Amino acid sequence: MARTKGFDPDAAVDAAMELFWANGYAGTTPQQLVDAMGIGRGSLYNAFESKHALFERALRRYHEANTARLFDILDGPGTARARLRAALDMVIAAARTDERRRGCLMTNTAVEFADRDEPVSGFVRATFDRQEAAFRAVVEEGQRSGEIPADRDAAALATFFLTTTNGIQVLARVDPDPTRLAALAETAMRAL
Amino acid sequence: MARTKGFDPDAAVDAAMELFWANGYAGTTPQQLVDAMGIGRGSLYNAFESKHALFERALRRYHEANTARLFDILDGPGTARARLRAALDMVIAAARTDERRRGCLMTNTAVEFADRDEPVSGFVRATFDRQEAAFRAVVEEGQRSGEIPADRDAAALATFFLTTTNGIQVLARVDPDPTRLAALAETAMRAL
DNA sequence: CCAATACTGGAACTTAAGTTACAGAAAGAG
DNA sequence: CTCTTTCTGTAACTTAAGTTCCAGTATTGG
Repeated sequence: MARTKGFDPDAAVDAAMELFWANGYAGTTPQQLVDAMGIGRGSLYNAFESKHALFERALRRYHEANTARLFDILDGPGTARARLRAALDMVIAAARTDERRRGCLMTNTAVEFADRDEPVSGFVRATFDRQEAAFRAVVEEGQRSGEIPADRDAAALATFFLTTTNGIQVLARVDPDPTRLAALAETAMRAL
Repeated sequence: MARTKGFDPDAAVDAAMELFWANGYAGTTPQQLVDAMGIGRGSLYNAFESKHALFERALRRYHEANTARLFDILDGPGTARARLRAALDMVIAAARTDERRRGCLMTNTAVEFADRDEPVSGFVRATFDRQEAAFRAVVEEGQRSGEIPADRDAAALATFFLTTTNGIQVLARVDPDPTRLAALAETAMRAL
């Protein structure tokens, strides 16, 4: 009935995501996108509405592929403390092995867009809120099980974990060799 | 001998700084700069080499005017713990009252430039290093005075404070009303 | 007051970003 | 096979970013 696409849209979005991740939204040009995605300009705008729409898809894709890992750990098995620690370790390990210094697309987008694009920053905010909620759930679980003192402010601890992970991503972006992050998880866990 | 400038270069840099702070480097156009600085394009490029050179000046200006406040607190009077706490409180208060969601130019620049401009990211990295060193000096002072247990890893704590402040700035950029930051200082201080 | 110098606003230029248009190719329904 | 539809690459378009040019203007040392 009609010609089929000659490329895999998902793979193309992945390639776009990689570019946005490393260079930011404004720092990525249609030319770069076309080159990295291996398609023509026509296909680009035919399959995806615009650069902005593509970015939103890339952001969602990032959320599924990368941010999800945090939820997997937090909502997974193990003691509350072990999970919180594992979450920090995961973020730190990713930052330390990211030789391209991409940091985290969510964090990068939060900083780049701020209040200048409600759909985008709204999505980032929602993601942060969910992360915070996940941290909080684990903290409260730890308090019920006695792993974490009951008089701690669970909400504050959740915010604390959220800011810590975001802070790590900032450092990952400027530090060519963020070895200093190694001992950070240990330190942050003491706030519990 | 020659005509004098019809505007105050420092005030102009301040205006430019404000724009870069809120919108980022790529997100700021010569037109916006000219409008905000209240000068013509000719004067812009006559007084400052280029948009990039202007940005570097704005960044240094920011460093003097804003980042310096952190050093003032950390290198100032008071017990070690009180100074660390005051530093966090200052950053949090600034984030909470920043209704324009500018966050921190240093943090924003770290994320926007990453490894794509060595002079700029080098400056940011140097600033972060100095901040970390300042935090560390206070921590070690606290350890000598007995305020902070001697077996704590001072370097890790310094990195911890650095990432915490950067994480706060990220949140300040997306959250219209970062009330949740209020209880954060209390929590972070427990890591000591 | 004159000359020399450096400022000023605005026009003009170059390049590219982001998008659209289009002619042609290919794939499936029938 | 053919018709319809959607894909594809490329050319072309519009807008503006970033910069340069320039004719004119103001300041100051002498």
